[in-house]
Amino acid sequence: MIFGSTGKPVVSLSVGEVARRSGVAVSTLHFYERKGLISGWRSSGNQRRYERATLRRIAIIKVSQQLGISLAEIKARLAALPGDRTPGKADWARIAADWRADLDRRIGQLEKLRDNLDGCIGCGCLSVEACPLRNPADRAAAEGAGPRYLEPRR
Amino acid sequence: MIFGSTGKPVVSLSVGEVARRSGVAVSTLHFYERKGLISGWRSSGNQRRYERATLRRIAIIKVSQQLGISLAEIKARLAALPGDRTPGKADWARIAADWRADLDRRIGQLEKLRDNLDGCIGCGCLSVEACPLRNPADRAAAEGAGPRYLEPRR
DNA sequence: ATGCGACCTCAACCAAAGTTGAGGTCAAGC
DNA sequence: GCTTGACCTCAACTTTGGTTGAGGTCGCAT
Repeated sequence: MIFGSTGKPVVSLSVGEVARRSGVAVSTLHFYERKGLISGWRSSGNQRRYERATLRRIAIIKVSQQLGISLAEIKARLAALPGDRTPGKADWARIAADWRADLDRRIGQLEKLRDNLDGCIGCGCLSVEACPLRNPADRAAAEGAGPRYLEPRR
Repeated sequence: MIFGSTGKPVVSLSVGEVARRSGVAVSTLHFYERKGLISGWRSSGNQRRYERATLRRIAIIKVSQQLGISLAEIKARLAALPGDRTPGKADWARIAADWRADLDRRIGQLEKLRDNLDGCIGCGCLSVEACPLRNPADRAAAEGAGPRYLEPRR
């Protein structure tokens, strides 16, 4: 499968190769393909063939999952990538910016949590009324709507 | 339900009150109770009654979930708390230390990821071979077992 | 004493993210 | 030309963390 400079597939990877190289199970690749997260073409014998760029996509998927992003959301973001060619600098920068923002947000959340926690350890946190890690809705119930201490669910 | 200084229940909260004050649904409280994450007693008419300490437990559960800890794991950690009385300073310190470690670990992971990402943005990440965000298994396949860049799954 | 909202149980359902298995095909080495 | 391992499809199953609904009770205010 080598077509040269027309820009079409030069390397092709079988599903097993992709699985081995990406560290995900073959069944997972089938699943991702069904979900439209990755795509490829078929060999004459109906076997899956992928471009090398697919490895990158999978890496992106895995990292995104680590950030707690759902596959649906990841799919939406990947839509910005070419898919048919290896993502270029611009494609990459676009998606990386989103990622970076998620990372920063998430790290910020956790740091805030940590600071609160440290405060709590110091104070012994015996007072349900005063604890900054306390459930948001409780004060809200007692004092009306106000700032949330912890978001409901990420 | 006020028994005074024997140390037994002084305040009692209905499931609805707990729900309102903790911000979780009643169905979720039933669920948590079934799972053994929280407990209480029953009124003469078979209605759930909870201590105030339960609010604290729920806050802990919610915060732990934000860290990506499963309910099973949370349950195990909560086993260290009294349950029958409001957790004291020592109980609290014990569990907070675990939490803090998780937080640090998780923040560290994300920061490492961010640094790698920044490196990638700089380099344009056009080289599949060189990208530090690359899938771990691929190099492993090419070069034998080595350090992992990204853990398989948290 | 009656009505209303809050509560009860139990079973079924949901979504996400896969995994497992049955039954069948492909291709590469001997 | 046959065996073996990798591949195919499709359906069913799994786990986690709940939600929804049916059918029935509690308890408080009027």
